[in-house]
Amino acid sequence: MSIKTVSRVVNREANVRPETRARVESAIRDLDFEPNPAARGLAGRRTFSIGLLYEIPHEFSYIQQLLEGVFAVCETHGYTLLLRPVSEEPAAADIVRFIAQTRVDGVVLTAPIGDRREITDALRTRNTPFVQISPGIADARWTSVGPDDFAGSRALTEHLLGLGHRRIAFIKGDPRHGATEQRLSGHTESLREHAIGVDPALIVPGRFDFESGKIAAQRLLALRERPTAIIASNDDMAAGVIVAAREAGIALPDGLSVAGFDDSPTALHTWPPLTTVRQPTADIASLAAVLLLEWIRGDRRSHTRETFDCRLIVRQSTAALTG
Amino acid sequence: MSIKTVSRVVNREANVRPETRARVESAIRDLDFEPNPAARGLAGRRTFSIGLLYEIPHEFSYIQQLLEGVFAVCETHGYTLLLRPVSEEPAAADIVRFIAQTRVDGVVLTAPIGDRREITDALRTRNTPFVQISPGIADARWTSVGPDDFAGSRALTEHLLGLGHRRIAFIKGDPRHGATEQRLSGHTESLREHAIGVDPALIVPGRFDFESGKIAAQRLLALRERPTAIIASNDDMAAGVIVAAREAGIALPDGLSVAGFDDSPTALHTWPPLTTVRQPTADIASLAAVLLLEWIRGDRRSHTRETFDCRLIVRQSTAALTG
DNA sequence: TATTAGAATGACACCGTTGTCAATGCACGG
DNA sequence: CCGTGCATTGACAACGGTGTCATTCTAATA
Repeated sequence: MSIKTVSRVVNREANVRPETRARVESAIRDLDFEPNPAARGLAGRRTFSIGLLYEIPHEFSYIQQLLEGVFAVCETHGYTLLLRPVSEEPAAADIVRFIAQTRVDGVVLTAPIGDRREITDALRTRNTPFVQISPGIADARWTSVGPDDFAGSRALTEHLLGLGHRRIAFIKGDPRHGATEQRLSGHTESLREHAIGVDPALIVPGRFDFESGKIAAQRLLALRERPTAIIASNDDMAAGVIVAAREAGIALPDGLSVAGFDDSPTALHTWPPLTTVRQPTADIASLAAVLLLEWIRGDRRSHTRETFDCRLIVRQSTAALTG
Repeated sequence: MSIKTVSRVVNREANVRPETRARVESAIRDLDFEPNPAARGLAGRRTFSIGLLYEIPHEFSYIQQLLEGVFAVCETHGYTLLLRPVSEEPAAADIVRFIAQTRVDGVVLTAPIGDRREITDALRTRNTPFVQISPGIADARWTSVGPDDFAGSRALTEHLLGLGHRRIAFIKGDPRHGATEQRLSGHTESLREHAIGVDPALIVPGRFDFESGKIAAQRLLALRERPTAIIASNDDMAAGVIVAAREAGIALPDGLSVAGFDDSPTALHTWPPLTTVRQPTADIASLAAVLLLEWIRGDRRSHTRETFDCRLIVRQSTAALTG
């Protein structure tokens, strides 16, 4: 029984007699044998590990779900996951260095990292497999997976219009995220379909965090003609809107409807609980990981852009327009 | 210039002439040389990586902060961090397998994993370095780092007593966490110091999550003699208390004072924002990582139990008792 | 100046796998 | 029964560093 045969069994290679395979497997179990990843990596020029890059600060419940999805796939395929928080707007060189140091076989780029041309160029030059999560504009030269932000956002606006709202404000997200523009377009498109003019004063910037949502809401609530509903581009900002409304003494949801996006835990922790749009983050991450591994193993030779549907979740933070 | 000399420079070994060192370093820079971790690991029988084990589900903002602290230390010391979510009450064998598979040089055990005797025994048997974060009872046979939950909790109760509250309810955390008992003792100790009897009806179980806090609060608010203040053992549960109070139509904070623990982001996202106790989670994690690395490198031969002070953060969710 | 301890460097085996290629086994057709 | 071709297995050299020990320098000491 040569070492090489054990290697074949461990790597599920073909051309091993079933009986031999069984014998090796039972020996592996008896001896609690675990192949040494360092030796495998050294000899095979791969590490069986992938990296998950994300910008800090970031709504962490989102990262947690991504982690969950990617981790599950890694586990079933025997890969190790390296989490890599990077600073905001990391230099391409930082990312290249991370890959050079850890020798990961590939990386998952979370938004907005994968939207930076210099970064995708650097990875492509180095020939490092990667997939992009929630891309701005999908590029056919690499694989990306994301939610249908446009449709999700449109459904949300549709919901508010159905409740009778006409002055609907919109708080945008971090402009560096592709989702930001898509969510905005979904909103304006819906308004357009209903022949409602887009009032520029009702579209204000945000950065996806609680504080920016609160500030944006304060600004909106100070308008002479106040909106009757506010859509925030994510739940954290919506929580900020709620606090701003409370501070202004506005009753919710009767005095103001508020909606978020993502269906993060926050959505249930506010009062009233948030109407929001759920994106299947863990599923998105799992598929991204699967596609990345296929690419790494050479089982796949063409790129794709996968999109997941979102789902409107109606809770008590939105109500029919009164008066 | 032999390979071995480069190795010495990379590993900062002694007995290399400064001039030689400089020459090697400049060559390393010129060539963008990055030592191959697999080869280093194979030859040196170590991986320069550590694992961070945590139970899922878990308040993620807490893990995020731990991650931040451990990661920073890893980065400055050239170590890689492997995140390892494990199921609730993982078997010791699962953890041993993780270590056997990844060959991490050591692990950080977050509460309540490190309180399980079978797990610490398994690690000690295998001779795997580890540190425990937020231990229940500190054991001198290994290193642990945590906040002073007892004092923090006492300060919180002190604060409420100072506001005139006498019927103060307490929602306990997950019984498997050491912090749970310590926070409770801090509370009862404070009551005792003020010669206030501990009403068993005012001490109810929880599990550290939003939902359990909400349920506990519903139970407390249904009491004939309702508490005037509720302390939740963490912020997520406090957020649940707030929602339960709102559903019951109770005005906050005048009708009920609410306090949390941890000063997580949630504490600022509720309305009113939560009075809470801040524990320096990232600092705790950093120190844990530092101590672990010292142990791994053999720079340390005795164990220690390090405790960090907590700080009372007073916000608007607690108010003087009226009427 | 010769001696010598310790500093600085290098030679070489080895870490535990995988890739390559050769050797062997086996089933089947002629 | 032998030759042929594929399935199966093994031998052996990498992979890129580190540990060990031998060798060469260097400078202080006698």
